[in-house]
Amino acid sequence: MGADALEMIAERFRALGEPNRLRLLIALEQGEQCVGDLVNSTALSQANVSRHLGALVQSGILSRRKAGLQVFYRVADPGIFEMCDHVCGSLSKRLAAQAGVMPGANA
Amino acid sequence: MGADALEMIAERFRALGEPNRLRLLIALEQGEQCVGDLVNSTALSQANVSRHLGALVQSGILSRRKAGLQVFYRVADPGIFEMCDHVCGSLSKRLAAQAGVMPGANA
DNA sequence: AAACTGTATAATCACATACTCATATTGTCG
DNA sequence: CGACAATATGAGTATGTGATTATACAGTTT
Repeated sequence: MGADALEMIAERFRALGEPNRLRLLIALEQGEQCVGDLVNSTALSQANVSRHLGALVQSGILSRRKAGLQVFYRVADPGIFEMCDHVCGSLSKRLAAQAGVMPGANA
Repeated sequence: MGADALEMIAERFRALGEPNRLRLLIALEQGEQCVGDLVNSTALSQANVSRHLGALVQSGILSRRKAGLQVFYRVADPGIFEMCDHVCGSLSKRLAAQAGVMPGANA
């Protein structure tokens, strides 16, 4: 596998490897939102939100749409949510195993 | 969604967000290998391989087994490969779209 | 025990990244 | 045009991360 390909894959994972960016993505799962809305719902600074959104656009996860003064962001690659679910599944299995419990059993 | 949960998810993504770690994982996809083998097949320094392997164990992706002088690592969560495939799919779609081509069509 | 092999770790450096504050940019409205 | 509103960006700082080198540690062999 080529080094460039590996770097691109890693970059995509890194884009998802930040809790505040995940927060923004989850907020955008319900649909397009402008920066101000996201600032309100996440309690992050405007500058910070703008930077994270920029990073997510650059990595191809979000797309932008300007409407007057506002800029609306939307999820361009909904597949990321399947990835998040996948990770959640792995983590809960791991936590269950760590606790010495069979996942799915409750007795 | 809880802050701790988000942090755990992000941490898992971050573990995959490094090309050399992906190299190690791909090498381990074929089966258990010891550190020395991985050093040879990846051309990374021994210290570097050891650190990356340690990080992957800590994040629950790999597991360790000591056998005499050697330490064997194996993939503990094979689901990561589905995630990599998922990312590859997203990326190739994006690249195709960027090139102005419908993915799957070649004329 | 001493020499040796395989792996982990400490110290260090270079570099990336997340955040904040202030300011620039872009578009609207009076 | 001037005042204002929404977003982006530059500078600066703090923290995190990947790599290297040297060394410690664990286990083997003689």
